[in-house]
Amino acid sequence: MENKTARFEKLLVKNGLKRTAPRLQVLEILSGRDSATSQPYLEQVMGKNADRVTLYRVLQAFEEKGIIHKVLDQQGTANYAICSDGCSAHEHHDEHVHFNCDNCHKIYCLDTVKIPALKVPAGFKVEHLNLIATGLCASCSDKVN
Amino acid sequence: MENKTARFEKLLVKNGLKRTAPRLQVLEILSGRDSATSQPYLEQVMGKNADRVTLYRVLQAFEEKGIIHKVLDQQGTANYAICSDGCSAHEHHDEHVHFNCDNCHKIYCLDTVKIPALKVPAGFKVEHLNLIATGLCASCSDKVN
DNA sequence: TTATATTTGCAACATAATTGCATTAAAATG
DNA sequence: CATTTTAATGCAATTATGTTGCAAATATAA
Repeated sequence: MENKTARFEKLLVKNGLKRTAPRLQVLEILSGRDSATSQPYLEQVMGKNADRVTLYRVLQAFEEKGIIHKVLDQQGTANYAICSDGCSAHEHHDEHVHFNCDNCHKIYCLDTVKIPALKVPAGFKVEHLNLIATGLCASCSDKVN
Repeated sequence: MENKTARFEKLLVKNGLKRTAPRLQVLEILSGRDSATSQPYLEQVMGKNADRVTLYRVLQAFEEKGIIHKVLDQQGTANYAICSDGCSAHEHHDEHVHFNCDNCHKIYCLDTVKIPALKVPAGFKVEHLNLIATGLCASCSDKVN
């Protein structure tokens, strides 16, 4: 925990990715937030440090390697969060619930809340589940009251 | 059930919408399908009968009135399905599971499968739930075997 | 230090979505 | 039934979003 950057560098190397500025910056930004981060927000924060195309490619590479996972919010916008340790490139365990706050629009990964098993009609074969709850997050419902 | 068009016309009037060709055509198309219909597909089927902008506006109006509901698939593309009777403009009961087939990419509204109640961390207030399952639909898993 | 392989940034392109406005069409009115 | 009012459509222009090819730059391996 002492040197965050060193940790990120190791993470990149472990996944066969070169240690480049834009990649490190994306990891910095994502790790500094308590909720998933939208692509547009990332773009804005990165500013002129990286081209828009580079950001797309960084995010895509990270997702393929299982470093981050993508959540679409209710508007269909991509949001990204750093994966917890259980994730790996091909078997990606992100089947926890995501919470999309109607007020601040943050997306929280509720890692502790798992998606309950589901009984589907005969013939259907479920591979993955994706549950997004919307409403007010803890912080926003505080403010309202 | 005898006159589908008459039924659609009544539906429009009931919601304060004028009975126009593009609107009726959208209802026709949606009602003739067993799964939710993607915006691009609708656009293609409507062809030159309606401008793309009109389609956007028709869909938006229908959604606001609770005539149809929107489901985003795993790519973030909007898909639309006619609401069951329980739906109304402001309290929209579409909290059934949607199934996105990885093979044929259809989206099924599994009206019979309800989303189980969820235990979320303290402070979070859930308003709506949105569960998308991916995998193989009944028809596609038949073909594979 | 040099060679190599990857990654980046730019430019061009493609696609998707939104807005303003003039025209057209539907329903309300007398 | 003619006319007025209101809503909806289509077009053009604009903006946003995502993709591709390629030359230049940079990180790592040799």
